[in-house]
Amino acid sequence: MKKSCQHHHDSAPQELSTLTSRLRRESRKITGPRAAILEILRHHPHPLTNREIFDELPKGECDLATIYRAMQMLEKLGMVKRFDFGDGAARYELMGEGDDGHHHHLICTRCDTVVEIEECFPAEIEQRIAAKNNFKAVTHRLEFFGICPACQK
Amino acid sequence: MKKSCQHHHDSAPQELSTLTSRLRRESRKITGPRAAILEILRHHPHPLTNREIFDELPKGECDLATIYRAMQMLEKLGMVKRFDFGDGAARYELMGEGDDGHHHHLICTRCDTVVEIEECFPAEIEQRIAAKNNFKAVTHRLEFFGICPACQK
DNA sequence: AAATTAGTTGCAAATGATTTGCAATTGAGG
DNA sequence: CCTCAATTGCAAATCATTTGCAACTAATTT
Repeated sequence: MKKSCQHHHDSAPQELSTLTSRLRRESRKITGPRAAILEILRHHPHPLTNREIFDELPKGECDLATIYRAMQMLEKLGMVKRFDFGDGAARYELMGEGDDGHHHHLICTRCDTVVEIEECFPAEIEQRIAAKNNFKAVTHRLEFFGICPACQK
Repeated sequence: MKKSCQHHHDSAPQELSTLTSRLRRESRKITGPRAAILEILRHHPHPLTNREIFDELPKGECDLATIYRAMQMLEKLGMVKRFDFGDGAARYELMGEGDDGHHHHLICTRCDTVVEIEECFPAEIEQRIAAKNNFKAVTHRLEFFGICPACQK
């Protein structure tokens, strides 16, 4: 039995048409590879690496380099958010239009299960850190690691 | 004028002899390359990439692969802590013997200046996250990013 | 102090993630 | 259906990191 995620990703994913019109708006073409990539992302609640996306795609559907280029573009347009779980591979998650996609994950260090976390680093403390060091536009990158219930047995 | 760091790294670095005896204790050899690497680390308050260590070393002093192997070993012995600033290169910082080295950084996204942060993610919230998801041994990886005072001008 | 040996090193080749040059292809708009 | 800029596949290039292996050396033994 798979543990489900009780956050925003449980809700229906964005319509593909919503995504494509967003691309069109930026004068980007809706190509086969891109539609296929967006479909994969739409149906995955958790961040995927480029290789994972590649492996989900029917073989020959799209080149790995095309995926890398697509993800870069989508990130620049703010349509996906990039995450780093510290294992040397970038991961991407689709995000809603208004949403800034800021959230964190709890990752099992044994089986790589990923759970979305709603908690975030307290804003007041972050502001204090920014003020104390005279930094502007401070944000953070935060991920949690531990052993999931299944791996504890 | 360089902003100084007001935390534990301002204090005198560990003696080299302390470090080498720690290696000996683990039946590891004190070699030229290792002593040189430890010297570099001793004199740097902030995390260094393997390449940065390599570049600090007099040319020919030590092979890059040797540095990679040394850092892996030092990390396994708990003598250095590995950090990830999300730019695809691991960084290492020397840590005190008892110390678990857990702390965070504030990094300028324009000039890469690094400041050590004493604040940490609130333990109670982390415990709540662990409990809510039935995870054990939960820790976190956290780094802050922003624009430093110098780069704001 | 010389012999012994396990731990180390340099070098080159192998990996793995990501990027890039380029010629051929193809959406989108007219 | 034509035109053209955007996009793609493929191969080669980069970058960080790892690994095989024979030569080397610090630490221990004799």
